[in-house]
Amino acid sequence: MATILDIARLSGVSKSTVSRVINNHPHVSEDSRTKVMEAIEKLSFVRNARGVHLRTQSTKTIGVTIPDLDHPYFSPLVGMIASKCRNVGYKIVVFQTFYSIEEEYEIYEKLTENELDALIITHTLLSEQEIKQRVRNNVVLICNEPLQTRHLDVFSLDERDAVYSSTQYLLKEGRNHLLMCMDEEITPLQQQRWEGFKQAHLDLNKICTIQQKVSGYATIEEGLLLGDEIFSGQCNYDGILAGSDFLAAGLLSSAKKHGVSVPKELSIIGFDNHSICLTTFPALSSIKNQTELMVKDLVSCLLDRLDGKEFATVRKVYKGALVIRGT
Amino acid sequence: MATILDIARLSGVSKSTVSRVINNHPHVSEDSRTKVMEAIEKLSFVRNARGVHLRTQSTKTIGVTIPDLDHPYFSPLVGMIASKCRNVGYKIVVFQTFYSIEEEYEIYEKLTENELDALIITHTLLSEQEIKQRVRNNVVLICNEPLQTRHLDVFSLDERDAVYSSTQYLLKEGRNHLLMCMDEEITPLQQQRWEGFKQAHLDLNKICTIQQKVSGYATIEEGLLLGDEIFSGQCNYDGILAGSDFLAAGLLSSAKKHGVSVPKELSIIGFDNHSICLTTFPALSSIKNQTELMVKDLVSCLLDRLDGKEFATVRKVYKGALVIRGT
DNA sequence: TTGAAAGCGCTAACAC
DNA sequence: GTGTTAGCGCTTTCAA
Repeated sequence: MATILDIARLSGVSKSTVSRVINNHPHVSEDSRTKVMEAIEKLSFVRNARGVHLRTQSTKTIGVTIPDLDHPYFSPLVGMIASKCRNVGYKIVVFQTFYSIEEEYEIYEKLTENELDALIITHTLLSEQEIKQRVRNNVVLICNEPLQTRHLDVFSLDERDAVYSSTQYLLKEGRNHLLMCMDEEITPLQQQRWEGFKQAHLDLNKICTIQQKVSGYATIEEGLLLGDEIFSGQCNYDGILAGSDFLAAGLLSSAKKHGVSVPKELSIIGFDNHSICLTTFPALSSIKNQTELMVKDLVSCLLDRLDGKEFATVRKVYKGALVIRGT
Repeated sequence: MATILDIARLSGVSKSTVSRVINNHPHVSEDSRTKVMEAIEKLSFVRNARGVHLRTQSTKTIGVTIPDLDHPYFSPLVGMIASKCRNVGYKIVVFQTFYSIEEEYEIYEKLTENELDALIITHTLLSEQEIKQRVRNNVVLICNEPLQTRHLDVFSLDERDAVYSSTQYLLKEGRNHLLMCMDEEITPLQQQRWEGFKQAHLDLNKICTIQQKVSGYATIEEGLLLGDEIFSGQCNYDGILAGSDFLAAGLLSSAKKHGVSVPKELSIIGFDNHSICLTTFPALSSIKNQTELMVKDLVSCLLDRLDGKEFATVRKVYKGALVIRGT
């Protein structure tokens, strides 16, 4: 592997000049430039990023945590982040946490070891204090998780409001016994949803019946299982708020299997407005979020932080909207 | 940020000894070790990975190319690769190609710049020669794409056989006018499927009618669009082989909308056996692959290559199986 | 416009 | 068991 020293020797200039040519610096004579370019061509030289990283104290790499790459909401979210970052010269390293605190710890360590210029957290089981303590003074942004923070920038969706208005919609439509599906892990996000659910009942003077817990993945399979549980006996619910469209699709499929008529006897609302909503029968109603806008703002803030700009902690919240379809 | 030199000074030993302690080398006295550990604690020292990378000539990072992170097949595939690699001490950097050759070129450049120890390609629009030429002598493995290769290791699914047997199944069931949905880009994978489709017709002395092209994403939306096109006029098909379950789900949904009865008038078979198959009505039949096994073998081969072991180019092919459900 | 020299943080061969 | 030393490949001041 040729280094800039080899190029320097072959072209009869110094390492510095070679470096200048590579980095398109001005004030290099046309003559030197040509000689260097020729040498580069001849030895098929490619710059070694490892040297650059050490010298410049940056790897142009951003880490992103994601619970699981096999996830219909987080996966596209990270994809969006990755393309936006790429457009401004940064690569993305994806770290799956598998909903485990230990995995999270390891990721934060990578950050402090300077492999990453910054970290974006899309899902966490920790509090701000715990995160802050582990990531030290590195650049860290929170995306999608409505964490209460004082030192970290947060971009999140208004989960409380989204659930609040969807719940009100169901209640006003005459549904009375609503079920809300939550994860086992009580994250701030889950809590907000639950608050919205309760408040909507309160404001309409309705009795808020039951919450149902399912495990943390919100998959189709879990929807099918949960559905078997709910619909096999006497089903007391006439409305369900599912934590994700995939969970909702599983529930819907199970309801049909058990002879529960949707939307006549039961209404189901999903979350995220994934296109799977269009393939179920009837088509799934769902809550749609401004994910794209959120990511755009996030990346713009990230760049400012990386530039070392000083400004108060950012907290942005984006409103969701209920998309009414057949369920 | 404290460096090992700071630790060395504070604890009264040399840089080497500090390094030995950090890396758990034997032959360090208990006394030195304690002193170093104390200093590390006191200055809250963390090793700087950039220095390690330059020195060790490795970043412990593997790149993976994926067409789009928002993809129900590739996303879980990469997730699987990531966890397996993580278990053996490697991180994964995900690069989205968005089905663009230019993006691919850029990724290969990253590899030659030594930011990556190796690259796994899950989807490509290039031939082996073009890839080989760009990646030079770096470690590169192909996963999922049945490329004809002489120098690169390939792990792929037997697309030809999977389509062949599914087509035969449909024909033997009495379907006569089959449609196969292919991508616009004619990749080796697409070609193999097409061959299987033709051969199945040939072997049963049936006439192979038409192929239909759709663009390269295989999404629900495209299924809906394609469905509108096919089913709005006179539909001549009584069987469809879709390139993915999501495309199939879209087609199914559209068929229902246009009053085409499935499976009575029309049969639909998807690809990948995604759980979405369980949420459509009727449940989607689909072709299931041995993805897990493929990834396991791939990573094991990858490790051998990274160890510098010399052996002939590996080519492994995994059989698929038709899962028959309601369509 | 160019080159010399310093140094980013770390590891490892070698000598003791 | 430990320290000295060289060097991985690059960028960037500084002086010429």
